[in-house]
Amino acid sequence: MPRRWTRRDYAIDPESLARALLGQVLVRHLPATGRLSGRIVETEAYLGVPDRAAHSFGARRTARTEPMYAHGGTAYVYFTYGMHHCFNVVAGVAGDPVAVLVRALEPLEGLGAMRLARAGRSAKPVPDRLLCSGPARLCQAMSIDRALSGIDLATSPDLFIERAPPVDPAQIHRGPRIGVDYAGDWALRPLRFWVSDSAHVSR
DNA sequence: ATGACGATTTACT
DNA sequence: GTAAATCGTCATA
Repeated sequence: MPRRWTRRDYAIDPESLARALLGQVLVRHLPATGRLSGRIVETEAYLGVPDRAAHSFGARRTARTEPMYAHGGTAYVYFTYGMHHCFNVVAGVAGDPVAVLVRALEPLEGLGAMRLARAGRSAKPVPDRLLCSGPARLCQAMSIDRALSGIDLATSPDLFIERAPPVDPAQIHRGPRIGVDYAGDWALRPLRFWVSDSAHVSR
C-alpha cells in the first residue's frame, strides 16, 4: 500500500524538498473522473524573503501569498498570465514563506481524463509527453486551480502526495529556474531540479 | 480607480 | 526565432 506524505515530511528546507519530491507521486481525486496521478520529475525551490524570484520576496504577504506562510505541506496555487495556474508545495515551518514549484510530471493514471482536460481548440490530441510537462500544463491536466490553494496536502482527500522510491541522486540534475529573468542574481542560482533521463521534463 | 505586470503556453513566421 | 492570448494581483494615487 502506498503511504501518503505526512506533515513532518514537508517540514524541511525548500531545496531539500525540491530534491525529495522528485520521484514522488502527485495524486488528484475528482468527483467526475476519479483518480489522476503523475510522478514528479521537475521542481524548483523558492527561498522566500531573500529570493527576488519568490512571490514572498521581502516578506510580501497578501491574500494570494498567504498559504506560503502556512506550515510545510500546504498547497499554494496561483493564477498568472490571465489564463494559467501553477502548483506549489509549501516547505519548512509556519511563518517562513518558502515553497517548491512542481514543474513537470510523468503521467501515471487517468491519461484519458488528462487528454480531455488538456485538449485545446486544436483537433490533434496532446502527445503524452506534453500532457504534464510544464507547471501550467500539469495544473490543466489535473484540474488544479486556486480553489485548492491553502489546502493541507497531508490531510486533503482531493490532492496529496504518495511515497515512491526516491530518485538516485546521481540522476538529479540542476540548473537555473525558468521564467525569472527579472530576479537579477537570483535568476542564475541553480534552484531547478529534474530527473535527468525523464522524457517528461519541460523543454 | 488605474496601470503595469507576470514562477506560461501556443501558434505562427 | 517572435508574438499573442488574457485577467487577477499589486502598487500607486
